[in-house]
Amino acid sequence: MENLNRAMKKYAQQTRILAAVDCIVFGYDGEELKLLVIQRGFEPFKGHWSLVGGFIQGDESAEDAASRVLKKLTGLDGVYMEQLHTFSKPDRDSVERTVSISFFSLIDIQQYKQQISEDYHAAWFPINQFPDMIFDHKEMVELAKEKLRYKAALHPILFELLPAKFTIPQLQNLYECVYDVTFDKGNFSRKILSTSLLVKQKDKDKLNSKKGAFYYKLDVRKYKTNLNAFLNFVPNPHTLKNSK
Amino acid sequence: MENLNRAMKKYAQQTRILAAVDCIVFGYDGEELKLLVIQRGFEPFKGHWSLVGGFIQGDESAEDAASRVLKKLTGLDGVYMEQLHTFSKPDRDSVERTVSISFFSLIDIQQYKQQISEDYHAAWFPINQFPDMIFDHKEMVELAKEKLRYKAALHPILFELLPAKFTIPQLQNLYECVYDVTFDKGNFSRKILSTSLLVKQKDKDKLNSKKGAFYYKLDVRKYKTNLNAFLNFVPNPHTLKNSK
DNA sequence: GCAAAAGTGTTGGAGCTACACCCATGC
DNA sequence: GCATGGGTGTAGCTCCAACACTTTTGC
Repeated sequence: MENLNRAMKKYAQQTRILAAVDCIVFGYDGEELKLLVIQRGFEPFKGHWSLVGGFIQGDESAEDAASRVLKKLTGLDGVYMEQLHTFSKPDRDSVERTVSISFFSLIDIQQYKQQISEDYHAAWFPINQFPDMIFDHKEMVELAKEKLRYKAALHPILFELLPAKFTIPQLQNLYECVYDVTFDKGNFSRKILSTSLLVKQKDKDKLNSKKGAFYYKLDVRKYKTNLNAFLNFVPNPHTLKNSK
Repeated sequence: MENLNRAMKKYAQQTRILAAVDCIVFGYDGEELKLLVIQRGFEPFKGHWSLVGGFIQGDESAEDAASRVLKKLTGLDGVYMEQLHTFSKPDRDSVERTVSISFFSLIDIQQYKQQISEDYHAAWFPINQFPDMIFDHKEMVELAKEKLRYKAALHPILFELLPAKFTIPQLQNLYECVYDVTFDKGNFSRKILSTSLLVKQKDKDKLNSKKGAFYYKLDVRKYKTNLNAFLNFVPNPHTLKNSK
């Protein structure tokens, strides 16, 4: 009992701190890779740009909180989301000591843009030209960009940025945006199709070319079981001739 | 001012929670991969097995806290450490709501074992036969094992588990432990040496064979700049004949 | 000398880059 | 019919798994 009391005192002495979540939301509109940021509508730092975030409530995990915050902003359930890193420097939040658990998400801008609430003053910025943001949010974005490139080189996650039906040239353009390189179209197509993750559709996209490119859909079953399979989409840069 | 007050009230309403760190410490003794666990010497859960952990103090980041805790236990500075994942389910800690930021570390057991404080009742367990632990520590270990395999397949981090001078066959045995496979010695040696990360020494290790194997040391400069270079030590399992 | 482990040589095949070429279509 | 982008064919190269072989030593 004596011991238990001492232990409880030790617990009691610890500082409790605020726990937040911040989401780095990447989107693709068929043209370029973008980042979703909001303009804070409340004090402190009203009017400043910020990542989508919020505090963890008593009955939810960080993952729950991130989903809740993202749903509130975009109206979306089931968005691709992954824990990125926890930021915990004592002075990272100038209002009060706060630990932030960051997440990154991937969404198709076309599909969802009308649902994004106006109240949040949300805006999409090109991934290389986003505004200054509060606290360490810029650092979060840079880390998320790195992680996205790293992960997408090994796992087929970029499909999350595309509509359900897409063409190989569209997919190629997305990869080229993410890695800022150009690929040989023939080799790219073969490499992607060799994964057997795509199912060819009967119809073609005729908007982007005269000949038209066949649509493909993800084989969702295979996709889910292969998320952890190594791929090798991005060769070592020094073996490439056609880097941008 | 009105707005600012409202904002401050919003901050004030949030729950502050305990923030802990837990370290998954992997070690290698030349024979097999092991996990460092401690037996709690205090209530609550006195006598139960647990990962090395502690609470984040007011003036330190999670990284600082993990280093501090690790140093207190092992006497070591500068141990390889990397943030793993943040565990935050509301009920994960049965004493009080606590968020835990987990880290994984790699150390050479031979080099450091005498320094590990007896007070903590620390013990090394084979990586596949560790005892039941409190809270979600088992889940943490499983995730760390996965991450170790994943990361070591692409980056030269396993050197952190070896002494400064080691032989290629020793390194091979380590890789075979981590991945539970066997490699062809000739191919393994060529692959490792092709990275140019190793510097051949003049002396040999004669304990493990009659002929003796040359010692090598890490080229520390190259190692540091190449940590992020992709390697490819572990081929796709289905292309291998000699899986265990 | 011979057993045992370190280390080298070599071969065949898989996969991939680069590039030439063919295809389908709108204008 | 010709420009445009989608898609196929293929030569040559690099890499690498497999395994035969040589080297070095202790007993």
